[in-house]
Amino acid sequence: MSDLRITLDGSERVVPGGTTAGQALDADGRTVIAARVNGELRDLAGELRDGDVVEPVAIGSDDGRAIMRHSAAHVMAQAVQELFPEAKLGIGPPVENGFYYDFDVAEPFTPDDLKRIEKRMREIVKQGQLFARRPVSDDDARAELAGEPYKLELIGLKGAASHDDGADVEVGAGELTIYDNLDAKSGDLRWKDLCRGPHLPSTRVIPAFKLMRTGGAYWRGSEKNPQLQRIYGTAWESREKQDEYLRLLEEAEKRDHRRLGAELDLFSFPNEIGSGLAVFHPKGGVVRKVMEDYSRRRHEAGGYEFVNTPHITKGNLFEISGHLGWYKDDMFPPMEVDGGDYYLKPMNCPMHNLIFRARGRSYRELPLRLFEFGSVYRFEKSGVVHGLTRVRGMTQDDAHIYCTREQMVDELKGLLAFVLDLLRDYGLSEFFLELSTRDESEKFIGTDEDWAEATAALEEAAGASGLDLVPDPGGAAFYGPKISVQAKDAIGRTWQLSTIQVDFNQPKRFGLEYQAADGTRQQPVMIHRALFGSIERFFGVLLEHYAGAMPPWLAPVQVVGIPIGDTHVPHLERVADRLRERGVRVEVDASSDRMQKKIRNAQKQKIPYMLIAGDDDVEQDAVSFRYRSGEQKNGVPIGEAVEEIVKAVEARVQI
RNA sequence: GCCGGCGUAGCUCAACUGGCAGAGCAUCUGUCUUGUAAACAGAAGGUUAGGGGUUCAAGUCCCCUCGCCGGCUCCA
Repeated sequence: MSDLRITLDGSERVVPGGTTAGQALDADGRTVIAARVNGELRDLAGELRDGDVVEPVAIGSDDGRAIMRHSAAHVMAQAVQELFPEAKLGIGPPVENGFYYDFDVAEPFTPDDLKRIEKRMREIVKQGQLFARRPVSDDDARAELAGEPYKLELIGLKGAASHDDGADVEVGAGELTIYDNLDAKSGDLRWKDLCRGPHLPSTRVIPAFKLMRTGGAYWRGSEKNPQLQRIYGTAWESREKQDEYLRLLEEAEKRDHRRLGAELDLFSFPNEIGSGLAVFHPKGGVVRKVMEDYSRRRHEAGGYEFVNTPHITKGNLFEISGHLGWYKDDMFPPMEVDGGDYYLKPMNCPMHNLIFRARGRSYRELPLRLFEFGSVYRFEKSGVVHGLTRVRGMTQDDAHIYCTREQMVDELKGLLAFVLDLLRDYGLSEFFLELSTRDESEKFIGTDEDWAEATAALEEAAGASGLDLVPDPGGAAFYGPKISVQAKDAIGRTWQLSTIQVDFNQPKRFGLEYQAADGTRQQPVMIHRALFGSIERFFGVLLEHYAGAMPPWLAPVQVVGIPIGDTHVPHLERVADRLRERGVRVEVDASSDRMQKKIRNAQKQKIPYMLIAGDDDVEQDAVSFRYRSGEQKNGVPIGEAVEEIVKAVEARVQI
């Protein structure tokens, strides 16, 4: 065979014909586990061709991990089929932090099954079976996979397989390939799967994995299709990385706002009220109040006007708005009153439109910004309610801005800046934006021209923010495109918070108009905007972000006074009075508990400041600080102590 | 809505193959009173989520409803 000229590390090299990517890269197969050839990921065993540009893929890189996780999915499927021979294969792609594989089985997997599967997987990994790629014709593939109905369906989809349902990892656009798992010594076939690849050279190269959970999953992501059983696993390039990930999960569990809500006595979901409907206890109530008060102040300064609207309305309003046509499934069913249907409102916008329409409007009034903490009710399907982040009743910090088309872009820019500024005050600092647009689906109403103009305006505003913008085709609201602000929390998770939506449709449906400077009547543009998303949801996000240790300005109890003995209570009461005069939420723990116990309680309640006082402090007219960190500062004169606390509250800093 | 798991005192959890519902913390009462994460003693607390069934006997087995948890679908 003639020599090949390839490019390696940016420099040209000549290698003998038949050289594999692995040989060219001098890959060990453990740290470098695949190759990128002319930009495409390939197996190390793949032979190179003249002119190829070859780069190594390390197991710890994003691509490398995905390949390793995909291989782990194969190992799992092999284990499952060895233990459950009747199991039919769905798809098994890598996902963030791990992989899954779907199976059609008569009985769903039990936790015990999971243990057996994992054990079998460890054996397969230990055996070091080889992944061998084998191109097949469509007909041969059909014959080989006659017993795998889902794989046959994928063969039929070849080229049209979508990334959305993961099907593209099984069949690419080119020729079909089957990956054989071969015994390392004998070369005997142990298992095979239709797969685009690439894969690790050997199962032994999976350094760390763990099966996580099972669940039902619809075939190819559609609820019209049969439901398969999905097993999720995690896999990592090293034991350390996996442990790190598992620790992160533990940390996330500790931060779970549902757990913290109960532990800190903030809110609950009484069964008697119903699923997805929260009550806020006094401590949660005060946090909400602080959040709302500050938001109100900022909105006042930002040129918003405050309105109030009822929770229920005659159905006709939602006929006008289009909600009964397009949003009915998400609404609570109607109640019949006086022979007509009344609905709980799922959105505030139609009512705000009526306020706009209550009298003639002048261009001089625009932009008109109407703001309300508006309670809305949405009929979420029973399986999706989740703590405070997915509820059936919530309060939106909702505003609708009516402006001229000319004002739209500036208004959106200002709005985005306002939103980000306020979110930063609540302690979030890392953001990116998502631009949700329409797709061909039937669910969107309005003309293409309007959508294009609105989308362009949002894009321009997003660009001005300097933040990353991620496209989200098909994710728009039924009446218009939107930008959503995504925030990263303290442990790197992203949450969708604010949404800003442009809407030409509702002004049209409601016949909204204003009189322009030239005397003509014009239709305003409407911008929908919820900043926290919902107060409940934002509350939950903040709780998780802070792990319950809210910054002093938001903490339900900001200061607790802890006497060493009973005789020091009056001294602390005097300190507490001085703090209360400055608006600080302070309690003195005069219970019969030991002082150590009081510290423990305050610590568990994550109270920012403990002020401890004994004889020494009383004598010096001072207090001793203990912070949540355990750090202490003794003998602080009362005046100084009050100032330190008030200053931290006013500055809205975390301590 | 679909698949699976679960529901025992306010909270965390016990109670073997069906055989007298229990512990720690929290609560209440009393005793004790001193420096940075749990003093001691006692009391009270339950129609085992609700309803129906099988059985001599059900927290335990079966059915229905409600709720919670993990997935899927959908979404702030």
